[in-house]
Amino acid sequence: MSDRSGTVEPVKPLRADARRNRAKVLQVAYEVFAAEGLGVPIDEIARRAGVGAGTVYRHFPTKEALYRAIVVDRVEHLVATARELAATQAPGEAFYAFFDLMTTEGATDKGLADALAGEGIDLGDVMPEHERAFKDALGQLLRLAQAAGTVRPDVTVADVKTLMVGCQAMQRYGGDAAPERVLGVVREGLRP
Amino acid sequence: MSDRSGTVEPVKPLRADARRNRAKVLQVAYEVFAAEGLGVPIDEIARRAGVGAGTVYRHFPTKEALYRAIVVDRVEHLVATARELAATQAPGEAFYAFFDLMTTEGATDKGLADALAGEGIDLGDVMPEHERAFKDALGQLLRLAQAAGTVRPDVTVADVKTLMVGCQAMQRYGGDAAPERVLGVVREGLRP
DNA sequence: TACTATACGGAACGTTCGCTCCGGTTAGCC
DNA sequence: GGCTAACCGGAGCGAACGTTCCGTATAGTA
Repeated sequence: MSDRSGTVEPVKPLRADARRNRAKVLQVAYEVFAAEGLGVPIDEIARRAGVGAGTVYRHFPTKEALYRAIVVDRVEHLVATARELAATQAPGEAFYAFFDLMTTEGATDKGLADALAGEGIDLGDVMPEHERAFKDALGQLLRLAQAAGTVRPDVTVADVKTLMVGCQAMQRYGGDAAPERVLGVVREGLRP
Repeated sequence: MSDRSGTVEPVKPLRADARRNRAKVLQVAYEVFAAEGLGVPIDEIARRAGVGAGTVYRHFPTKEALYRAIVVDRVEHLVATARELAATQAPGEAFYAFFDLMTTEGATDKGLADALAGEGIDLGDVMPEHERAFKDALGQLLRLAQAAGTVRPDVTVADVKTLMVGCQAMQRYGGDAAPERVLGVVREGLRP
């Protein structure tokens, strides 16, 4: 329960080809599920990844296990990015850089999130400790920005997360709206 | 192509029990799909509506036809509400009343929209003329509000629609964020 | 190079689900 | 009340999909 992936197995190191295949499947599944929904068959994922169905099931014993692995992978990536921004950029800028990144590049993640939500799967309790890590990283960015005076002091981490989710939806289903103007409204609202 | 439901059939008037069953199925399907996703079997919808599967398929020849009918039904309801508000309330207030209604009560619709989006179904081109009717009604509210000076003049109908979609997502997946504060940010950004 | 544990591919199985079909029932009308 | 067309329920069919199994291939090692 204490290792990074949330599983307990004693981590036998994978063979080189196995590691390659696992990563390929994870990436392909992420893209396909986000773009076309969770209805895509495992056989199809396997085909596009250039492996057999058995290989997919060896790495991810169930289709839901594959969903989870994808989400965990994405969240870890986002947390790493947030930490890097916090360490690299000026406090006032790091927050908005992450905000922009989440709302633009994150539209693909939104596709996956919608697919999961549409299936009745709640992200929050699929991976509680990763949720916490994300909130911690975001909280750090937020606190720095509030201390620097670039974000109004009364908003909480939960508020910001919620706003980002909303902005992702705007980006993804925006239609012919002007993204700058729409996002501008929200960002303006966050200033003190 | 010119009748309200978007189908061409020469409108034979339904028998009383048929009309009852159709309405019941539509309502049950709306609630169930929005709450549990599109994966729920037709047999289950039929069971909860208290009819046989054959009855569902007589009214909606395909599962996708059922999706469409639900969406059309909802949009017609929203358009009617928008028109009523425009005729009833003060111009400056009608817009925000509709905005609130869409972002709070509309969370259920968001569940359905997510399910459809998660399945790769684009609402925009499922029902183009209803999309247009919605935009017209919303446009009327917006124009009145802008003329009354309660909404900044540079936002378009598409912008507002996008913002509402985002706010619905915030409501639905807000977690422990404070709804008033989060929505307040967006509404504040809409003021001149 | 030879040996073995590990991983691979894809055929096959059981289940689920969309959809059809038909014998029975009921609403609308005289 | 009796007649007919419209409608109903639910068993059953075929296809699709998640998952398993096993004979074959290959990475790692001496």
